[in-house]
Amino acid sequence: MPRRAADQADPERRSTIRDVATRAGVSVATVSRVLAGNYPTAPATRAKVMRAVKELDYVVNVHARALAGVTQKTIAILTREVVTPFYAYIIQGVEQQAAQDGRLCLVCTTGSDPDRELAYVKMMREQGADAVIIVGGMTETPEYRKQLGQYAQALESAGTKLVLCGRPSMGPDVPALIAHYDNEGGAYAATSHVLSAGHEQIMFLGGVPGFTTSEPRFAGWRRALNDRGIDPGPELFQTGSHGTHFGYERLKELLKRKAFKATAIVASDDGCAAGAMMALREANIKVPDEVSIVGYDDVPMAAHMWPPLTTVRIPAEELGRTAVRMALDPRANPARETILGTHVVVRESVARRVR
Amino acid sequence: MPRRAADQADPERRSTIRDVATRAGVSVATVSRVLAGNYPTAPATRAKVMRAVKELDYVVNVHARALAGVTQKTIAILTREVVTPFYAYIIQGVEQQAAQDGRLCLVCTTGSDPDRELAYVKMMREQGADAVIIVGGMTETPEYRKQLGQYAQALESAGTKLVLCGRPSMGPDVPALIAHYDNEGGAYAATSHVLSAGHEQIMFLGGVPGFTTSEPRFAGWRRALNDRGIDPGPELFQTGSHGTHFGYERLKELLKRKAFKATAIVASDDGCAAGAMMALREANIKVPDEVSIVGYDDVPMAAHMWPPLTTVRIPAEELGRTAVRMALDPRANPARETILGTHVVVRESVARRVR
DNA sequence: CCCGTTTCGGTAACCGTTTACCGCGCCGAT
DNA sequence: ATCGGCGCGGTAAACGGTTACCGAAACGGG
Repeated sequence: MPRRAADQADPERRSTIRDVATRAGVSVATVSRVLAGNYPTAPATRAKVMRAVKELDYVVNVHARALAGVTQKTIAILTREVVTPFYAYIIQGVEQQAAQDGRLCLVCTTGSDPDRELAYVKMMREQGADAVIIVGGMTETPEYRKQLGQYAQALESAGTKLVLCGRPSMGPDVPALIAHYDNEGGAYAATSHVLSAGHEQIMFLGGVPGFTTSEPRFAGWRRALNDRGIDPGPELFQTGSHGTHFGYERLKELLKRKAFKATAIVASDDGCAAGAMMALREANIKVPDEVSIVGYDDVPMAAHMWPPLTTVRIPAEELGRTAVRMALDPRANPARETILGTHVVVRESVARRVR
Repeated sequence: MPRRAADQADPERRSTIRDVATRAGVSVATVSRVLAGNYPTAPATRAKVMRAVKELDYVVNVHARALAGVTQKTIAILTREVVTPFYAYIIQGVEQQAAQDGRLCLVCTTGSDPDRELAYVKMMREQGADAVIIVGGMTETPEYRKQLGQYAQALESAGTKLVLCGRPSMGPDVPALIAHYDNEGGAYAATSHVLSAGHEQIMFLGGVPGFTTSEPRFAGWRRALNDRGIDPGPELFQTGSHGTHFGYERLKELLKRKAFKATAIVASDDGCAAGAMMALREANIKVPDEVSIVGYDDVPMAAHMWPPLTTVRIPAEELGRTAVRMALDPRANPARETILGTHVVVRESVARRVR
């Protein structure tokens, strides 16, 4: 039964550098140096050590190593959840850039609970992560701002970077790097795209007033309209929530009340656009022949809807990469705030307005 | 300038338990005990300590703590990528269960590179993670099997659990827990659903022969057919790849060659089904009136396609939760292998065959 | 008043590495 | 032959916690 044979003592114990040293007949220092490879060692010694390592199946203990000063650091990413494509892409970007820079990536979901978020921030301080990246919005109560600001300062003084990703700056009270995207510009571009197809009655559908992700989209839509001298009436500004359900229900209700007068819709998000399209289809209104529609986010689904949805692309993965680059290499990325561009990807849900 | 005032010495240094002890006028043991809260301490002492902690903004060093024996352990999840819904949901499940059990969750993407996967496994051994969960398939070269088997044994003897999630067992050579789903059963159910709508010419579209995720789906389709005494010809078995692109191209080509004879399609995945639907639409063939179609995976997109896609639901998030439960609580989950059920979610892409 | 208990706090060993510092032997240069 | 320097390896001191063990003080019962 060789399997049971473990070198006496507690068989569950990981073998340590001392075990290796004894076995190889050298000192622990030598083992450490051989393994680190940054110190001259005689080939014969090296061989002995390597053999012992193999035989004992030795692996370093990262905690001990960290204590002694060489830290394998990590990047933490705090997010509400992971399945929404926007978050998923950011996470992927973060993970990949982190890996590329030799870091491990800790992901923590916070739901929409500010307390969990705060708890994780604290935990990351204990871990000694070299960056914590908070992605997406959180409803910002004053209490939350205050706490986060406090933690942000603590992190900063501990050398841990805090990056807000896909979320605007929270002002000077919370010192953080910002990796964001041009939200307002995307809405402006989308609306302009529809405008130049000849539409004038352009509804904005979806979004929730006060939300940091919604407001800039409202603003972009409004600015594009104003730039052409159009002042949209309140009936063209339909907000309340987002997602497929909201888009469907709201449009259905408008249709039923015969209160839908627009020839085009700028939706707050692709889900909302999809919902609106379903309602239109049920009412036998052709998209894009009778009404044009553009979404926002460019989720994978957008390309597969019918008709394929024209929408605004957010460089989510790049956002994640940018966040860690800013955190890890401040000299190459000295800006405290970088805003990535958005652009409209043209598919088939917008048609020229015929009169 | 009180902010600059840091207690002499290097201002960048994290304050240690010793700093706190000095400041509070007690010993380090006392501080440790107050913080752990598992030892009787006089209220006055506790108060002094807490004040010092606050003033110095002290946080424990997890590495030191781990070295001393109290490990904050972590769960590692190794995945190809994070954005595919199947993976994203598993990750979410893992993370949430891990958090619930007080663990941190490390996610590592491996692309489809076995070497990176292996490297991460090794790294996790160094970290002393209490479980590593490998999700999804990897093309299994003998070399890879051998390596992984070796690591698996090493992990096991170190008390770290290895869980294969959403992937079948690799045999006795690689000792691992399995959290999988009934892949073959899903395909069987989907095909049966189509059969009982009166179809007999049922094509299987997509998947790659030899892949651990594809083969069971082929098998389920074939078994369902055989159970009704149907022996599908090779022209009804169209494999090669998966995803929208493949589905679209292959079906288009079949249509062009007038080689498409089926009245229903069982697709290897939802993307593939979506592609097929696009090709059908372009050929002016109505779904589901003229051909029925069912997908696999139930990605979010499936519900939003037109017509909404009937498909097989994989309990991905639950799969992730199960994986960590199995790893963390072997007494409550003694099985070395748990297979979660799949079921078909009926939407509108399958219609009764009219003759 | 004495003594056994209980309550609370300190001392110091230990966890597994890394690395500064030192010493030894050997080489080539003088 | 002597010596400076270099190549190589060992000793031991951190790193920042936890906790076994011990002792002092307080307290209550006889």
